[in-house]
Amino acid sequence: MKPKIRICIAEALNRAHEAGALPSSEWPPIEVEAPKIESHGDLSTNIAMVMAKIQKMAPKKIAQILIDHIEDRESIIARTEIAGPGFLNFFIHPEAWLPRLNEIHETGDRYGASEVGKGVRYQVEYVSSNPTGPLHVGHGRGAAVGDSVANILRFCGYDVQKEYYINDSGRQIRTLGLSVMIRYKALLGQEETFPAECYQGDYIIDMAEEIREKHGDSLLSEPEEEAVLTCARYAAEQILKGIESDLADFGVRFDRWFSEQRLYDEGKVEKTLAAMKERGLVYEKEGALWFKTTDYGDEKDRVVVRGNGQTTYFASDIAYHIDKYERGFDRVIDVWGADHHGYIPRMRAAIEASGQKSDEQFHVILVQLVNLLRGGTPAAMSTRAGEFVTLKEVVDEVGRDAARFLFLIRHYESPLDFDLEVAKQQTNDNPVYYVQYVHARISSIIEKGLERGLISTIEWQEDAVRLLVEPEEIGLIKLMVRYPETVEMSAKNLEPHRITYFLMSLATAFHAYYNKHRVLTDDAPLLTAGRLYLVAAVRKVIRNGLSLLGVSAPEKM
RNA sequence: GCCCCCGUAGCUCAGUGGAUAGAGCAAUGGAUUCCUAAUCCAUGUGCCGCAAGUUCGAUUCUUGCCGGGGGCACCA
Repeated sequence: MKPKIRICIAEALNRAHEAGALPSSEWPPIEVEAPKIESHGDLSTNIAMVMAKIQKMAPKKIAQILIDHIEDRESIIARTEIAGPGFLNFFIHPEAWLPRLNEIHETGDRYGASEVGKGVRYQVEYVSSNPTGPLHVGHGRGAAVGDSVANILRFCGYDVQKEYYINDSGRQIRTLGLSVMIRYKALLGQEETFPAECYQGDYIIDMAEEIREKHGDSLLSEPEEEAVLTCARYAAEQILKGIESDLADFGVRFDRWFSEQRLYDEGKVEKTLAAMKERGLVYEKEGALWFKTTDYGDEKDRVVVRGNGQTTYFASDIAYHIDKYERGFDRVIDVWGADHHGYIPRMRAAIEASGQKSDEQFHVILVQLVNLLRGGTPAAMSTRAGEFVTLKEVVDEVGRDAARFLFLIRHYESPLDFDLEVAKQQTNDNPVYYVQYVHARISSIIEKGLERGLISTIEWQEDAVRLLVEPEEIGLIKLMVRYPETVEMSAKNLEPHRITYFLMSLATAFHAYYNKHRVLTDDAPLLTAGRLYLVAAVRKVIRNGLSLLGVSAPEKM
């Protein structure tokens, strides 16, 4: 509908100019939007105000000239008005919305999909938690956001890869090995003090036990470093398996798991550093190798190789990101926790230095913290190592759908209160069920309609659909017509919560309709067929939106 | 001190230059012999943190200030 009006306006502009009514043939992009207030019409444009200066005319006069030159070939416009400081409002014939229903049915799962991203390769990297412990709730939010953003981009025609970067190298992994080793020794009677920097969780002890079962006490006779390495490898592998399975239970599946260790094994980190040296991007100071990130806007230079010869994580991160672009991705999205924001300038510097346009080709989504609550009071989230609520616990308690939906209910830059009690509630308070309930309700109505033999198939019937005249019915269609642009905005801004909000408002509109009007009526078969066609469309849009969020659409609840 | 995010109704938050700023929760009262009450309807609340600037027009963009959170290692 919006494009049709836009074309009408464009044509009117041309016609008016040719007729000499408008002096200038220059005009800004024509913006058409749905006003917030119903009395302002179905669609509105500010073009008259925006053009006032160029045309050297009063906005209201321009608006009138436009109205005089509009040709409504399809007869979709019921009336127009000039309002406020110069808005041009369009009121659409209610029946002009009806063909949109057909479009929704025809496109179905692809309704709202587009080709705007065609030919552009995106990589979305998210979660990427170190395999040193299980995922916690914060990772869950990052997973939901990253996964949904990737889904939405894919839906908009982008070629998208979902990737998890495994930090399976470096100091943290060694610390992990050491933690397990110490627990292992303790199991064999060699008590040692457990260092504060080691991982405290019980899962470390469990793995030490597994190693003891597997290796007996043989590790004690091995050289310390080798034994620690064995522990580290085993532990990291087990933890990673756990992470993978927790994510699978959460509905998140990656296209690729990328190992940091492999970057080292394949010499890519070394190669990157050599190239940087050659290009004079780095210098030595106090025994360490520094990358001149300040040349690219960072506030201080950063170490890539420490005095002891070890590379920093930054070094491998640079190699990793270069590798991403070498793999042919046009744009790279990293989903990070908000506490990593200080890392952005140096990463941007590295990307800029490697020849990419970091502002266009690199985007970081900083996801804010999750405040885990239980009945309004903070649920155990001690910062003490080893005490945290895991993603698995949350998913087991409230379910995957509720967790995913609620993680996507806020803008990712807004801190999120996640109340376990609310998430479990099967009431109005819980927006997940509110939306899913629409799907279940409609499924039930359709099933009943088929059972009673009121319809045999759901299909476009001109005379049936024409009976959809209630304001709530036209309102539902108008709302659904806005879904594609919601998806588009969601993709453009990388903001999944727009879908969430859309679904909630569509659900509200449907529930209200349902309570006011009956879909199935035995004595009005044609009206029943029309209404079934309408609600079936609603069901498709709900299912479509939920799938972008990674939430299921149940037939029964 | 520097950097990032936030500041909108009692609470939690939508609203990326438009008209009279919205929703949920909480509160009160109502609705179901009938397609799923996990639902709906009614009742009201605002110095959009403050102040300048840009603009025909600012909750939205810029700058400064105030308040809250987070980050500022040869840590990850």
